[in-house]
Amino acid sequence: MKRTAEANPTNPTIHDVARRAGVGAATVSRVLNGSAPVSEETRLTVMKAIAELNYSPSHTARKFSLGKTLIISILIPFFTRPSFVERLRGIDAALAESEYDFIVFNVDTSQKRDQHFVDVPRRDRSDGVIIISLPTTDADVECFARNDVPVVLVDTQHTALTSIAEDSIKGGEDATQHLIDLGHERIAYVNDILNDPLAHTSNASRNRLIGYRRALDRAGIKFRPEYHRSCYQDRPSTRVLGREMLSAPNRPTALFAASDTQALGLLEAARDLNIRVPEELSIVGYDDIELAEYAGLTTMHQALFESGKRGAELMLHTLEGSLNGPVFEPSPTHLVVRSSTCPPTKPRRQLRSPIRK
Amino acid sequence: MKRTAEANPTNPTIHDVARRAGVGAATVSRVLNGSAPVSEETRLTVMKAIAELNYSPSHTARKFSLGKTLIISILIPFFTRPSFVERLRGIDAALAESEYDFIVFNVDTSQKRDQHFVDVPRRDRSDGVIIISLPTTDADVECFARNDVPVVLVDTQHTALTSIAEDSIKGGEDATQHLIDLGHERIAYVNDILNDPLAHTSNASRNRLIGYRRALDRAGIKFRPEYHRSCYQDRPSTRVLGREMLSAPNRPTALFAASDTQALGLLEAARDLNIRVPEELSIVGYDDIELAEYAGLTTMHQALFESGKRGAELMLHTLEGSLNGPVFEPSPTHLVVRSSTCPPTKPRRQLRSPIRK
DNA sequence: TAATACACTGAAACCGGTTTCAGAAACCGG
DNA sequence: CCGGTTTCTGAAACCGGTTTCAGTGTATTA
Repeated sequence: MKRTAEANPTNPTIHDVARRAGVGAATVSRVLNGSAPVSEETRLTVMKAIAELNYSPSHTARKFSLGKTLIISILIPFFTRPSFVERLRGIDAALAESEYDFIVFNVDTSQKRDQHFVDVPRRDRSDGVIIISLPTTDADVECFARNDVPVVLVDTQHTALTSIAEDSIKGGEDATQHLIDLGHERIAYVNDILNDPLAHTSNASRNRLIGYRRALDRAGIKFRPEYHRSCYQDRPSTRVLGREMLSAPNRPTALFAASDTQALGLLEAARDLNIRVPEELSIVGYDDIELAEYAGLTTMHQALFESGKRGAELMLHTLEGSLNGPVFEPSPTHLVVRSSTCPPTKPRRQLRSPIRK
Repeated sequence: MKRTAEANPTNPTIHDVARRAGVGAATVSRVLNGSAPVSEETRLTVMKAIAELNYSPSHTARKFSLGKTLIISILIPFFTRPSFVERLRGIDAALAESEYDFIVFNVDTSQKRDQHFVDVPRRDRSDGVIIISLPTTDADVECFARNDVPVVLVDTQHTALTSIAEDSIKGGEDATQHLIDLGHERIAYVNDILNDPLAHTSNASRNRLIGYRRALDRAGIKFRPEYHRSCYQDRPSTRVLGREMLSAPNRPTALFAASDTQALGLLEAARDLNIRVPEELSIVGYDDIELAEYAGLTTMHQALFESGKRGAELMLHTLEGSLNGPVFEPSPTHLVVRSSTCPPTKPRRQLRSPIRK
């Protein structure tokens, strides 16, 4: 508790430095920030005083004086998905060299959404807000404008805001095309409930559906409504749905799921029915979650780190004024082919193996 | 860009409110903070003025005036493990009701460690620091003390600092005891390189070894040095080690790994050698990562959310002065039994199945 | 009734930087 | 050598809150 005599009870201020160097506080500030010319001689004197006092300027006072917070807020659901961490890591990489820190706000319930979407985007809280994987409404946009706080969206879109998102249509198209290229024709698409207002994924799912249909169209394969199914986005629900789909007559030879979680549910359904993957059934997922690699799932991989990094970069550009209007940047995706897809076997091989148990 | 006439170009300040209410700024402050008695009549007048101006006090100015940052810094490696998010979520839960925000700093390289361990724990940056899963040296502790910034450790320990960590000794003991209870006697323990200074896990691994030996001792089972092996903490390395161990004469009937990652490597090794799990080989992991559930791995589960939450709570107590000296709190663990463990088969069943391919 | 305690209030100081402003000194071209 | 620019500098204003301090008026107590 007790300090030694020479230790200062409080940190030195810019005035202490100024006094010791025999200059004004303004000059010390100029030396620190290079905001105005200072003679070399004075500069050295000041530097010396700074070193002797082991002075470092107060973050808080500086922020206050500048009228900035030097903070960028991140609104993101704290989901256990690797995408969360990867995007954050990208943001960290982009912001590390800047003078901005970032604060992460957890938005994993609609209650927190309501709270954070009005609390966080205030000028006195942060200089900018990056919103990740959360749908943004017109009302939100208006609120942001009213507070005059710049916003960048990552993994969502809004025409009035700078956004970075994967091209879900193209992603859905590419995934489907992969199956078509392998020779599949009976390709089903499974996604989550499309009209759930709380599901942030439903918009992407809708777009993937568009891509799916586009790929079918181009290949001259007719879209069958019974091959497009929806259920809650968890493994057990999808497993049940999968069993139903795969037990029906004329079952598909390939399944495309709007998420890896659902793809894994389908994989389990196939296992339940003793349908071999990929020989009898190809499955493509979406997201490339950690489990996907373990399960050998062919899936669509997003550039997660890059999207976070790019989002933060766009925010920095906005803050320094070099970016004017809202911009949309697509973030790249690519298919990771693993062992859950292969060409379909001939129809005559479809004889059921003797039913067990 | 252009604002409507009645909209204020700048946010109203406490003085605007004071003027409108016909009181002093100090009174407005007192109304806002309840820091001193204010007559009900005055209070209502002030509240009315606040509402009319849609005033909200500047966070930055408040922090500056209070001489606090109202920020708690978190030092944590941005690993893709679920433990990362779960702990963060616990911290978020504890801090949500407080007036503190938290800033997360990524420490996933030794370079960043060096940087953040001296940069972040400064009074002008944050009021307190929570360090997660990162070993802390005496030099670090001295640095924290010099800056007079409170620190709480989660998932690590230091006698001079308040810490929350699982009891690794007990965890290792419980995991081993589970195998002993099942009837195993030839139980091996696999961990990462114990003397790697960068590995934050090696300390825990050492403690689990102590627990492992303690359980063996109590059961009267002699410790065999060849049953304690180390290798790098990744799946491929452990897989190689596992193959070696399982090919040796008198191979163990049960393996206890210091992490799930290593346990999964061992699982793969068993698969490579056509050794059935759990019939011919029981495997216990540690951490209960997401993959563990999928792989059906019996493993030791830590209360991740709770440890983060508790850590943040202890930090709050420290900041409000109700917690004095350093405290150590163990965080609870429990074994999750899945399908990778069962009683050992009789030795005569050890006949190898015909070697394939 | 006088002395004292208490509730309530506003002016002003304060936190520690940045920036404006005006002045001094040096430098320049004609 | 002189007017005009440029370079360098310190005093002071400023950012927007909180807190101290010195009061006022009212209630309580002796």
